[in-house]
Amino acid sequence: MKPNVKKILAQAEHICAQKDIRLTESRRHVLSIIAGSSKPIGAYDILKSLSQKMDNPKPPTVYRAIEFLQAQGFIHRIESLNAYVTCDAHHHHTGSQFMVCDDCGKVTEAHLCDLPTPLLDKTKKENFKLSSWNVELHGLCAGCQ
Amino acid sequence: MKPNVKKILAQAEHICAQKDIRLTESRRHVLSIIAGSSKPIGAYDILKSLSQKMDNPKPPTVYRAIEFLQAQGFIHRIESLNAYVTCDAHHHHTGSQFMVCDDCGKVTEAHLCDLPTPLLDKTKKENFKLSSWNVELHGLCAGCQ
DNA sequence: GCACATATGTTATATTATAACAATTTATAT
DNA sequence: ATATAAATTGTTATAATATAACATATGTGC
Ligand SMILES: [Zn+2]
Ligand SMILES: [Zn+2]
Ligand SMILES: [Zn+2]
Ligand SMILES: [Zn+2]
Repeated sequence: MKPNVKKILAQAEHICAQKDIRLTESRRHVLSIIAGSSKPIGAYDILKSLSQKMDNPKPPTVYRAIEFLQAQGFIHRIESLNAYVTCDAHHHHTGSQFMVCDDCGKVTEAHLCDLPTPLLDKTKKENFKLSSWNVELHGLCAGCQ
Repeated sequence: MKPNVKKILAQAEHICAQKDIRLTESRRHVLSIIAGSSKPIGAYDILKSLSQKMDNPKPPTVYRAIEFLQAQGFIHRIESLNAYVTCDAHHHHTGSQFMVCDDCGKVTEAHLCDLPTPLLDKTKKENFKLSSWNVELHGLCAGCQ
C-alpha cells in the first residue's frame, strides 16, 4: 500500500473515532481504493477493485460507501467524470474546486475556503442562500501541454 | 409557444445562418423543448416531449441534438443534475456558472466572463492551461427560503 | 436479553449515455 | 445534371451509472 493511502486511512480512522462514527470494512476498502488511484475512479472500477478484497460485492455496497465517505468529506465526486477522488484539503469544506486534465485525466484539487467575490456577489444579488459549491476547471495539466 | 422560446429560437436561427450551419428540425425541436422548460430538463424527458413532435424518436436523436446545441453554446449541461438549460448570456462563453435551488430545482445562470482571480491564480501556480470551466452553486433560491 | 438504530446482503430495475452501421439528405465539384 | 463527398438521421442494441425495495445482520444503550 502506498504511504499516501496509509496516511489518508489513518486520518479517516482518527476523524471517525473522534466523531464516533464507524469506518467499517467496506468503507475503509472503498476509501483505500479511491486513495490508491492516481486518477479519479468510477464506481464500477471501484467495484471491480473491491471484488479482490471482498466476496462478490454489488453496486449498492460501493454506492453506500461513497455516500458515507462524501458525507464525511473524505472524498469528492468529479461531476464531469462521474468519478471520485480523495480530499486534499486538511479541513472539512462545502466548496470544491478541481483542475481536470482533459488529456491524461489527472485531477488536482485547488481548494479555496471561500467562494470568490464575483460569484458571491451574484448570490447576494439573487438573494440565493448558498449551501455548497463545486468548480471544475478543464484544460491541460503542466505535463500534457 | 412562450415568447421567450420564440426569441431563443430566433436568435439561434440567426446565429446558425451567420455561421452557415444547420439548425435542423430535430435540433430546433430539442432547443425549443429545453427553452420551454422552467427547470433544467433531462435527456429522457426531452425525448418524451420530442415524441409529441416527431414520430417515435430515439435517444441518439436527442443526444445528437444536445451535442450540437452545446457546441454552439445555445445550451448548457448542469452536471450535478444530468440536465440541460438554455444559455442566458448574450455571447458565446467557455465558462459556465449556475445557482441551483435544491428545493424547487430552478437554475439561474450567473455568467462571469472571466475566471475569478483566486481560481486563476491556482491555475497559474500549477501551470494549468485552462480551456473551459463550470461552477455550480447549490442552495436555496429566494422563493424557497 | 430486548428494543432500537445502523449497516449490510441481495435481487431487481431505473436512469443516463454511446457504439455501430445503414439509409438519407445536403453540399460540392466536375 | 451527375457523380462524389460530407453531414445528418434512423435504427438496433448495449454500455455505463445509479437507486429501489426488502431481507438480514450487527452494533448500542438500557
Ligand atoms: Zn477537498
Ligand atoms: Zn495531464
Ligand atoms: Zn451561458
Ligand atoms: Zn427554489
